[in-house]
Amino acid sequence: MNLAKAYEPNQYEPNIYALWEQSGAFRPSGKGEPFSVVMPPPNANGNLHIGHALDMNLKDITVRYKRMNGFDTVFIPGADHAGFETWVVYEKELNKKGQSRFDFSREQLYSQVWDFVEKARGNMELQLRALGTSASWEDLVFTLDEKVITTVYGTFKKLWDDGLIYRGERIVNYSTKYQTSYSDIEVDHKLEKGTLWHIAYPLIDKIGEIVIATTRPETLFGDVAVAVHPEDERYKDFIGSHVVLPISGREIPVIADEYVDRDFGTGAVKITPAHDPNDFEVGKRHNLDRLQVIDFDGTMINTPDQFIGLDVAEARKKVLASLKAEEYLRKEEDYEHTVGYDYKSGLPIQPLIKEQWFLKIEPLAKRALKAINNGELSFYPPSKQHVLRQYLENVHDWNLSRQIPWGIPIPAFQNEADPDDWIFDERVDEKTLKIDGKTYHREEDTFDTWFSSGQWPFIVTDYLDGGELARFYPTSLMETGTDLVDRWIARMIMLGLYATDKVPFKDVYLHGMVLDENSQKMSKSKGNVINPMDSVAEYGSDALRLGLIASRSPGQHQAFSTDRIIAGRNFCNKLWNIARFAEHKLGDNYQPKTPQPQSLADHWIIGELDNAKQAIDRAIDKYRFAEAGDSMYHAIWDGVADWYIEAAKDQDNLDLLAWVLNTSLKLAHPFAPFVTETIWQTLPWNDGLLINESWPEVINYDEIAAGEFGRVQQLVAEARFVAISLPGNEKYSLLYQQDSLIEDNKDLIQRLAKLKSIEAVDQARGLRLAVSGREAWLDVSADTLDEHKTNLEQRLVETHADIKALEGRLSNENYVAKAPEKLVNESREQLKEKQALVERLEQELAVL
RNA sequence: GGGCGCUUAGCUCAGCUGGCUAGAGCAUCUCGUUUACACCGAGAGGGUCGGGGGUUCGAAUCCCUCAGCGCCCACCA
Repeated sequence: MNLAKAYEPNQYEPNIYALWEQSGAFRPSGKGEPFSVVMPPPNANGNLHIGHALDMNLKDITVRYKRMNGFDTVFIPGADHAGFETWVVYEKELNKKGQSRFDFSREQLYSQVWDFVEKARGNMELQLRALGTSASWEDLVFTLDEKVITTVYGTFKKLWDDGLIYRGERIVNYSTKYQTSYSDIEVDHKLEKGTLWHIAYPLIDKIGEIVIATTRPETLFGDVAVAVHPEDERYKDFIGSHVVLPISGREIPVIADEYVDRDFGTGAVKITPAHDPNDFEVGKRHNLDRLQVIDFDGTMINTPDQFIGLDVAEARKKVLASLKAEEYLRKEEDYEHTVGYDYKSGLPIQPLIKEQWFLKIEPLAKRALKAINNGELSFYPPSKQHVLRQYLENVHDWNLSRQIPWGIPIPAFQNEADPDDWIFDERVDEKTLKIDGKTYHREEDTFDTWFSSGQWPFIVTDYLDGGELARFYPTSLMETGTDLVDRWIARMIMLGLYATDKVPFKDVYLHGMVLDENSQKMSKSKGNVINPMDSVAEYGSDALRLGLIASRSPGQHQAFSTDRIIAGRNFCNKLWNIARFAEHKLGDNYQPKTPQPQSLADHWIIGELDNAKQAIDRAIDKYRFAEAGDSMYHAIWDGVADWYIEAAKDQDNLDLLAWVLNTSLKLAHPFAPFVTETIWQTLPWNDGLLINESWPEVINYDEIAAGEFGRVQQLVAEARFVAISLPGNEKYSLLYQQDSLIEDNKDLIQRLAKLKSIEAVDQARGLRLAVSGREAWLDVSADTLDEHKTNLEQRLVETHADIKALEGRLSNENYVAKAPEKLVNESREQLKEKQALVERLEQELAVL
């Protein structure tokens, strides 16, 4: 088999993936301890972004590693209908055609969006394949699959029966653009410079006026009271009297409520229950009307004629103009405050009153907190546990309803004759139900996507039904972005515990965001988005994987680095060329036998690979992907390529060479699956697939022999260093006296140190390689020798300094007494070595 | 208003529960066309680990403090 000179990923990757997939390698083996990872379902109609690539890579490394380690492994893929996200995209399409959602029935819209998503869905799955994701495709779950809906309804019913579901008029975060409510976490709060307007409300039954302060003058038409603090001396006498609303002329009472902060603004506040959450609460306490003056489409209603139909911003301008004209405006001051924005459209969120379905979250949150406090989950990084705990301690009831047709319908029906009579019923395809002579109308709202996503781990494993994958629940690892701690992780824990009595996963790994090369957040509007598929096309899937995980720690945002991707590509090429060398050396007819170490290099490389394996094991165990990758990278590049391949050129231990190659491929496989499998497939002596191989077993080796090879390396390094620091580019001969290490490794040393020759001599001459500790000399002329003198002197000075430091440490009684014995002994050893070195250097200098 | 994180070589970042001359990739400089690889090899330079204080035999690592940067959460008009 002849391999091309350089690895061309695109020639092999698709075929290799198909080979894996067709072989059934991604399916759980049914043998061994279960290990499961659930894919955070990517948006079915979208493209993967670079964050997905990182996400999938980290999971896939773990999954491949566990698979090779004999676990019964499953990586369950998903696709998300992404209710709101998809809806936004789809509605844009509708708008392009001059249509709107209101032109269609729910059923029509739903089926249209379904088709829309169906078309786009394959794309996302192809991209996941290009990333090398070893997911069990047969087990893929779409978030609108029957089993998802069944489970979600089951959970909703249970919550309903437990009295945790209620319907209520609340102030909700309303997107007037998309005409749906949001949950709290879908609202972006931005601090901005605004104005606090002081407006006079004249008293009716007394002389004078009360000046209120507001940031939203346009809502004054919805005012139903002015509130002051009950103990505020300035206003005490006015409580119970009335003021007249400017412009509208309506009369409203002055009330007292502790909620008012006497020190803020004027100490008097207008109460608008329909458009402010605090006012809503005040209104409830004082039994006030709720007067809606902003409609769900964001325009003014129930105002004097000249304002009706204006949008909020225009209305504000006109109201202020009127107030000014009629001399009600007392003061304008700059004021910095937070304003809620629609995270999708960037438009302000309107707090509006709407009937919604709510979930009483407290009991669920308490249970989740208990599980966290009991240490039932481990977090990577641990600090995120604190973030989650804080969220759970302050969480508000969850608004489950969304006013978008694309989603899981809320299975509830309302009695026509009694609006407060709601029943649970799963027949959501019926518009009306007749039960016991009563007529019920279907709820038109759908569930918040996160309500179903929050149940993902036990849905996809069919845990409640005891399905085939039920043994994989609770899942082993939940790996996702730090931005999803609240909206997803928290909810999975709460709903998982509620529905299954178990935490849904044991380990939570959170990765940070992948920023652009300038450490800026990637966004479409900035135009700095990096498409992972472009990277795959240019550098290969493995290169992207290696580059993405390199030097990346959990929970930490980090810039994307093309340099690292290139380094990854180069590594793949390095592996490729190691294989080329091995195949050339072994030939097509090589038949493997049990590998036995013979040379020093053989022993040494076994030890190196063993160390690397252990380092990878330790790192993966703690999800330190970057460290694991680094250990693998250096063992193969520095150990195998730079030293062992060189040594192998002078020897013919073919069985061990084949073993080194196979072991390298295994160790690298989780980090670079495509290239390793590609190579594996070209090796005539290997059967089957690398993906199914077990994690390498290291063979026995002699540590002393391995250490001897270390000395050869030291000698080579010394000879290289000395030779390069000498004037000219001459090649020198190495002379030595009775040194079997040199004698036995002559060829290797000569080639690696670029020596003219190596000769045994009786009488030494030339430049002694003092540092290496061997009786060896470079055969240089007297002139050259002289040039080298300062170099030696410099070393002597440095070595003396080292000795001084070591002596200082060892003469410290506390150090000797308190530091671990091993450490103290090491220091003593070092001191001896350094002292010996000084002797050699001095001898050498004396000769010069 | 709370909380979290960051500040280590020119750049981007590792450095776990404190312990050898603080590492990597890229960049820079020198040398090298050795029959696996120039997507290469051999070497070199480069860091008072943000400032200050403390604990300790020993701190980049733990504690306090100051400074700068970033993020998340939060219904004060």
